[in-house]
Amino acid sequence: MWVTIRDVARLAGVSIATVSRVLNNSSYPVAEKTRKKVLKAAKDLDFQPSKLAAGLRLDKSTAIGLIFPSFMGGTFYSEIFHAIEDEVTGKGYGIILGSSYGHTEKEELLIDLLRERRVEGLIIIPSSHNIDLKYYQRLKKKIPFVFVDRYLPEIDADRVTTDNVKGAYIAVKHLIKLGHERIALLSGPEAPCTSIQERIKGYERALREFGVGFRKIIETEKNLSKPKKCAYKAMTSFLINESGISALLAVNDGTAIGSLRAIREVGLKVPDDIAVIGYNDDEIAPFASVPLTTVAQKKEEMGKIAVRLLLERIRGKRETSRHVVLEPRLVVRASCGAKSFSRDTVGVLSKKKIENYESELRIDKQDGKNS
Amino acid sequence: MWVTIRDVARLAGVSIATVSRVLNNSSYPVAEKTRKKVLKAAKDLDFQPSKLAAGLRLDKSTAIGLIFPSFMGGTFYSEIFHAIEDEVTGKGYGIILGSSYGHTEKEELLIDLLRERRVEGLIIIPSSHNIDLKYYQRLKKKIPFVFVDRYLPEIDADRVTTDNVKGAYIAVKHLIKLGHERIALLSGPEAPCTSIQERIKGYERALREFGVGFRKIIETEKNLSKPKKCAYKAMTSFLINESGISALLAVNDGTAIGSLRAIREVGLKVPDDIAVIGYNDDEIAPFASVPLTTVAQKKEEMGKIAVRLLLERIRGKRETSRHVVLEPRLVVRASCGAKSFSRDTVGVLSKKKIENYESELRIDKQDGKNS
DNA sequence: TATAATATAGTAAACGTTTACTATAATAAG
DNA sequence: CTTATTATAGTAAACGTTTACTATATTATA
Repeated sequence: MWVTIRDVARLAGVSIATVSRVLNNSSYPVAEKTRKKVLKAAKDLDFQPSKLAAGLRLDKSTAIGLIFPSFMGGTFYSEIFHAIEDEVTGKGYGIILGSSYGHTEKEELLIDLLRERRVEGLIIIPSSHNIDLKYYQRLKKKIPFVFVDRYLPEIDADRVTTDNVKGAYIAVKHLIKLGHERIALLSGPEAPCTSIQERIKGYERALREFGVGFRKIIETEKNLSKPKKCAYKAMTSFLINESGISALLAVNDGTAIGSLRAIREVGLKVPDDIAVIGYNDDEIAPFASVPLTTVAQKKEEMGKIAVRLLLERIRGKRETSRHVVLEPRLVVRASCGAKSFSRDTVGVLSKKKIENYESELRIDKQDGKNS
Repeated sequence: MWVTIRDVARLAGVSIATVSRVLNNSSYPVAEKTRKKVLKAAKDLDFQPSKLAAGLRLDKSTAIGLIFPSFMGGTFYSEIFHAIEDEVTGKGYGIILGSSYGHTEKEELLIDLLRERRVEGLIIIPSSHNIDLKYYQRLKKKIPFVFVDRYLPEIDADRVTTDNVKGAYIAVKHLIKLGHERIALLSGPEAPCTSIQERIKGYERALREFGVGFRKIIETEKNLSKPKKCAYKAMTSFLINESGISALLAVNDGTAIGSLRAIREVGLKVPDDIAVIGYNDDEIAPFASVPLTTVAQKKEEMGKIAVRLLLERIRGKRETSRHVVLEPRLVVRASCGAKSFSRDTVGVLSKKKIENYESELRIDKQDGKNS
């Protein structure tokens, strides 16, 4: 069925060892004439070396596994994914992908399947619903992995996150400075993972520090594939039954956009009646019905750093866990009382290169009792 | 490093053949007592059989490859992806993913990499920029693949698409019935693939059939990762320099949403001054600044059918090419002159099950000179 | 000229499975 | 009791690579 190294060897009139050496340009000396013959034969036969066989022999699949909740909640995960994909394919690795939909069981199932495929490591955006910590403790001993965006505090592993306490804090502080005192937080369709919990913490810290007494968390239905709709429904019901707020921090931009519509439909204006801030700076943010003020995350960096941390682990260069925490940034647009909406805030998230990311980031080193 | 079948055999006190037979629950008879011992040993050791080794032996990787342009252009590709993922993991296959970003060279590179991993088949949303037909002609002889959403007309292969001529036609017809005569088409950030070309054809056909003389195609910059921004810029410039239209058909919802903002910013109202129709019925459509009338595609069906067609091919059940063409559906919301916006049009795309999809779909059978 | 060193290429084992084939014990049939 | 049949389990080859080891021809050295 497939062309093998043996076919190439036959056509080139050499041994399979020689073919292998040429094709992997091994340091082993091969006469130039022979090399040429082999290369030609391989090309003529359109030879595709089997990564299955090579992987088996070398105990290396040159593939990594990705566990994502879903690509439906805006472009946040998509951007991270693309950053990972870019970084990884540049290094010769393949990506085997699975979506957990936030279900722990599916997540574990997927990880097991990926391990059967002998991925060399995993990049995981973990579920947070009903986690089996023992599973992860065992996993830790078997394969390198990196958490992205959120993590399991009990599991000592590499991770890349944004400082979400700070993110929510600066957003709420901004609202307070604008004079708001009745600020609600709209939670999204995801189970309360660390990144959300931290945002809630940041929200509460700002309220506390500025002596604001009002506190309200609006919960939405947990449906990962319809985040906007869930937020819309929850917000509509809130506005009809309780309301009395002048500002809203949504836990992500999709949720914010759902709320925007609810607010509009009950006849209120953003930002005059209710100021709204989102989270993530999704591609959609500047194009919402009212351009959305939002807390930007460095999505591209997240992805790239995740890959680097993982490859360091795979290559066995490091035993201690690294926690990379990226800085959030408030991107102000019309949805929260900026005096006027300036056009140049469209898509301003800077793509600063991250060659020496260590120097510019806050990094906690921790002892990782490895195994 | 990894637990092997040999370790299990040793612990259970049986031969590796027996272990293999138990674990694959082969039809070969194994004494119940032995089976139990093996199962226990495998469990105790947390044995993960290597798909690399099994794949090598059986010449089957139980993985398929996916080539997508990008996940940034709204939820359209994401929804298809999730449908594929669902269908495929249910059948024990893994997904190896690559994003082409619409670049032919990257696409070919990715496909080669996937072939090295011995994926059993490919689901491809092909680039359309500078295609090397010879590449695909050769590919056809080497591995089964299915086109989704768009295709290469010169390549005789399975495909699942929406009837895009009809989709654009019904949208434009709708506009014309509402009294519009100056209808422009806003092209998106993708190179003109078949699905876009067909929409243009549908647009033109409707104009022709209803005797509308005006015709205008607004081109945008081709940047896959910023579709809304590109549309926004193109539309702004159009409105400032030419304008004179009363309706717009955008080639997808992201593009439509970009245009919505442009229209708003030049001081015009949707739908009163300009009616807008999008395409795809993305999750965002009901939540646009003006809820978006849009041509819905059966994304979930597309993904599921693609998988089925591919598996049929992989299993060698069919030699002729199948072209499955799904029906588009106009979802009317506020953005184009519906008298009033009815709330129950939120997310109405029905998820009708597709057990017997053959009966309800239009299917062209063609001779596929296979090989 | 004999011998050591070098350049180049081939042989064969190993990676972890699956399975055709073989082997043995237990049971059935004659 | 012998022989055929069946149930059960083991042996070993094969899948396509990589690479340690071995082999040969060539060149350098003594």
